[in-house]
Amino acid sequence: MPLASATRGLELESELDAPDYVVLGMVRLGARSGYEIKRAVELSIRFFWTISQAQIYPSLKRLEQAGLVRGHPEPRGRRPRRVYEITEAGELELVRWLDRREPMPFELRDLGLVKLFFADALQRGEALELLDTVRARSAERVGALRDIEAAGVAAERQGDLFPLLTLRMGIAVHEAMIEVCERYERKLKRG
Amino acid sequence: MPLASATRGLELESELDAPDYVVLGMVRLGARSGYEIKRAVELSIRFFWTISQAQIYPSLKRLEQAGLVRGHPEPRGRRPRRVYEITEAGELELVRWLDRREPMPFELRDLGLVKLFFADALQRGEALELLDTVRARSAERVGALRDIEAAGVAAERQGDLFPLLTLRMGIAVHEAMIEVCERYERKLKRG
DNA sequence: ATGTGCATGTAAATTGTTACATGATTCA
DNA sequence: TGAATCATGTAACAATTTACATGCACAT
Repeated sequence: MPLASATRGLELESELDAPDYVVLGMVRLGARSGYEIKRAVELSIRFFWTISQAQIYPSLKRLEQAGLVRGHPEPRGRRPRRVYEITEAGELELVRWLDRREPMPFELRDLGLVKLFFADALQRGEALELLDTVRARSAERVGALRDIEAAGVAAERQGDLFPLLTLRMGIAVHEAMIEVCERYERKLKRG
Repeated sequence: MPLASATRGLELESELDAPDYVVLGMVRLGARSGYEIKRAVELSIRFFWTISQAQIYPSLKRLEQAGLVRGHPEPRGRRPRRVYEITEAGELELVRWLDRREPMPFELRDLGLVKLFFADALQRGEALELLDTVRARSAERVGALRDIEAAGVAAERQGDLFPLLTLRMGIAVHEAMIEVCERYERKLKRG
């Protein structure tokens, strides 16, 4: 029934949003429970995406209703618990989403840069301090990313190349920010 | 009355949040009306901060109630209109905020990087296309930022150095992303 | 026994956006 | 005179987070 499946496709598109696909992608990579999904996000994509527990459980329900993941009860004692695996349909729908040409806005929200933008209102010394805080923040981030670089290299050897790419992207972005900070620190100290 | 002013200080901190200070900062730089503030944000800090009109007008009211800006009615015909200027207290409070050591999380939300992270689920050719989309997006952004670079240079000559810094930061960030994309495009085409 | 990490889930609050209603001004 | 832009403001909606309630498993 081509009509029915076309309708179903449309329904899916309107029912699922980006956070749902993030959850689906993490289930595909082997995260079985809501908790594991949360931790996988923290360990891998938190540099450019976050998700809270309160979003994950409803999301898993939607994905299961849409037939994209399959859940099995696996209680711990008297406490209910549910683990998930991706379905064939889920794999297909994930690829469809990845292939979908849609606007992918790069949304940055950074109070540090906002403060720097307004820093002409500060004394030179205070502005330099702020600049150094922003630099230090990026340096920390680079350190944190370098700490998980080995895991990325390991994943690459297993055939998953792209997690390492996004990791390297994070490192490159913050190293670029550090360079600009240092250039301006020198410039401001000279001038 | 030291007690009263201390209490007042605390009130300010709990009443005003980051978007309010962004509005205050833009008023300091000469944006007089809600509309001008909206446009100033679009033209200058939209790379790392956005704000919607629906936030600006209530924000201006809060700032005026706190005595940080002064509003004057300047109607256009029968349509009410209000323009603002920063007060002495506003200047001080802005500097206090800029100086305040507080967590300044670098929050990036980028579906492009999320898709890249999961791109091992794609065929090589489709993944390369996605990579190129992300590269092109950054290239566009660099172009847009370069288009306003002249304004930043002009501001620098007027004594406002930091707007140009944040502009250069945006350019550097996206150039770094482009480089990583290009490196991986070569790598994937080889391998 | 007790604290820490694993784990699930919901309700309330917060935050921010979109859509809408309205009207003035300017330029073609 | 009609379209585009300037301009103000609110109400409804959507998205996301925080706080809370609950309890198992394991190591010390």
